[in-house]
Amino acid sequence: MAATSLARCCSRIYYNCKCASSSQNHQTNENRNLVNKRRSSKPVRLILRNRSKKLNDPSLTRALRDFAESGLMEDALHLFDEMNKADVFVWNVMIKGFTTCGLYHEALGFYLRMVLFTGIKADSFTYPFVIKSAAGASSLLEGKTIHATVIKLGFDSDVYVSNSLISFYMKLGCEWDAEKVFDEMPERDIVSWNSMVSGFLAVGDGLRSLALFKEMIKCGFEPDRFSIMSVLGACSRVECLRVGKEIHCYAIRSGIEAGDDVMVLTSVLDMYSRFGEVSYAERVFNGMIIRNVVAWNVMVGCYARNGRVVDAFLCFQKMEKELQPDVITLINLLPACEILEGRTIHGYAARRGFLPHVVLESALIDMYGESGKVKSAKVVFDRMGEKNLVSWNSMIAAYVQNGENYSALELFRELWDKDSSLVPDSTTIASILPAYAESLSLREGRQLHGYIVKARYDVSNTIILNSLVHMYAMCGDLEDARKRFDQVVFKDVVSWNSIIMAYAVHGFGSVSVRLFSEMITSGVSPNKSTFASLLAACSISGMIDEGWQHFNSMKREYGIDPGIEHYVYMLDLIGRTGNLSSATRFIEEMPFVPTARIWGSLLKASRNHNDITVAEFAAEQVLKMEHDNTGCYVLLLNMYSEAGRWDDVNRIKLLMKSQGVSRTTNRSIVETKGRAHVFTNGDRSHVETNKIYQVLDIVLGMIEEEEEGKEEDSYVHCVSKMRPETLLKENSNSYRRHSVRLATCLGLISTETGRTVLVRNNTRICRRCHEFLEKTSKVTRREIIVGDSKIFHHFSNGCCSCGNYW
DNA sequence: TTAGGGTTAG
Repeated sequence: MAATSLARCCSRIYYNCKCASSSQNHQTNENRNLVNKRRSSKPVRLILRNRSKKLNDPSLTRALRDFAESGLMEDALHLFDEMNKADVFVWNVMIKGFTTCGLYHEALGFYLRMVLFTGIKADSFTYPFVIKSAAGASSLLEGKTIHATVIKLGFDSDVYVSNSLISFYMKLGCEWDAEKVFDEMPERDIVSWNSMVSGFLAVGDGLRSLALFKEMIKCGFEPDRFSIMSVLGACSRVECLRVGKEIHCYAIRSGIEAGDDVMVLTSVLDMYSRFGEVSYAERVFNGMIIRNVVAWNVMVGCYARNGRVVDAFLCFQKMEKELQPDVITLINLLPACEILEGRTIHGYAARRGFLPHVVLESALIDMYGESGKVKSAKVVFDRMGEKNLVSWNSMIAAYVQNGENYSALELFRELWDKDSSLVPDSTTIASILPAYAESLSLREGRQLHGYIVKARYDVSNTIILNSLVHMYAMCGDLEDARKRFDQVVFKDVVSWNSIIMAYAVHGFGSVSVRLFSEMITSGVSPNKSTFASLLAACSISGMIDEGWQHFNSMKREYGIDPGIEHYVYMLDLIGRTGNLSSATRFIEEMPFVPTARIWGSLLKASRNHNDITVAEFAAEQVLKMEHDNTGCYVLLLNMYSEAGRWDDVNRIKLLMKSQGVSRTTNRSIVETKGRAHVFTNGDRSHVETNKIYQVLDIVLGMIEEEEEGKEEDSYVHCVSKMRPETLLKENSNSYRRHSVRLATCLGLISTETGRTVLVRNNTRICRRCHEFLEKTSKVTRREIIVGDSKIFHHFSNGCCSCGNYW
């Protein structure tokens, strides 16, 4: 009796503690209210009045079980207090009741009080509930302590207990511990296998989930509805539609997929939705006899995630006629929203009382971020009462997406320094790494990589490694990018896309194409981004035949419709051939309205082939869409200037002035001995200016010597063909002091002989500097890598990887 | 009379 009173007392303390700490836990609040409402119910008083005088009245136990099973834990507690002698069965009923209600701390409290104060021994029925509560409370320490007790008492051979432990470890992200439990089980049942299949999926390892499923079948286990639900998720994760369809067929043949099994059907629906198979999804949804809010949510989400905005909203309206949408409906609808619809959803959520809600608010931040409304995203972020790691990640990503790298880095540092339980995770790292890639600083990128290793992030994590591949490649270090790629154990489509793009922007298109073949051989299916990377590779490296071959295979072999981004790369490719009329026809015949990027591509081609007429036409189209496109004005200026059309030069200058457009200041950065040195054209602010200019003169002298004796100097030839006005302009020799040359010279004298010099430039390199860099690489016998605003040029022994087309 | 695995969300 004393023990039961103590338990009740402790339970109250737990309630109070929970009340104080659970303001952020909606679910727990609901349960607390449920308990409080039933504090002194009539049925309890009636049962107590009619109870027998026997010690263990079975009717009381039955009533207790009924209350617990109905979630009426306050009534259950009343009865529990009045019972003469609670045995392990009664305690288990109470622990189960708390666990089912999500009152995990109360369940753990009851267990502790039972074993510590009553002398009653927990049995094999107790532990599955207790372990589930430890998982629910996300308490790894308590769970591990319980695991130790389980081993001590010999319950680890119990299949129910072990299965609970697998789920516990998987839920807390400890897949190695779960695997150890699984491996050491003397016997396994279908639940053990299902727990592993769903567990690996929960920790994000779809490949292992799928592998376990296959192994399960090999071991002679027939998949049940739980297996099907888990493995379909794994198929989506590893992007394996073929296996997903096979499993769907199996589910139909075996009768698992029945028209009234809403959960299995929803899993199937969800799988098709994630693969973009909207018509399959519609067929499944229309065949459902029962549709609950989850099924509707998945269908709304299916339209939203697949760009069927109108259908998503129509589905939402139909849903409203049958049942009440919930907060998840809105979360699913948001990705389909442009800013106007997004704001409407935001208002709807506020009116319906769905806010504050941490997931919905984070989805709103995503929506505002993707719509380019960073300020609105920040307003939502700042007003959030509760912020979790995902909220921070969303805000950081919103900054990065909109090029506000400085703010992203600030926020990231704030999160890093924050004195809280929030620790940046792999998504944070993956979100912030592009900011480092964009900041052009290999040094800072390396520092973050150092942090990642030092802070003991899982260095085999695919998401982190993929981001590192991207960061190193974009910061100019292709070698390190490749090392990170080789480290990825489970290479997903993003891993392959990242490395294909890495080699593409560095001008090694043939390597990209080879990697694409390896990707296909490894069984990873390409997606739209893969082809964007692949076509970029063919375009940058001038691989015309391969480009066409891959472009044509997209739909035919892989069922992927080319998007506007693929047309852009193809246009670049056609542009290289110099056949501008063919390029223009390609634009006219493509199934999209041409964008500024498309016209920009034609403009670049016309510049490279000196066709001012086409250039003027293309520039006009660009400026109709983007009147402040600096690159477009500058390109025209240079073309007119080179042709000596000074009236046109002045006209463009006036136009730029009237539009408030000014030329981007040319900046080049070289990093030496842990410091970044920034140069502008003609810069004389560096402490070693004199030395830099002396080196520049020496290099120019070496180039001239190298050129002597040649029948015809290409540069002299080029100058001799210029008009007198152009020649006058060139004689000023201002290009000789362009920032990229100054940065390169500092790089040459600050790095060891034989080491590569890496320079980053914020604009396109001019022709003369390109020629200078080619020759410098020859006379100094050094590899020089220069990243401009689009690609990396690898200068070596007088040649550039771009093949003189950029 | 009590047990384990299950569908949608950033």
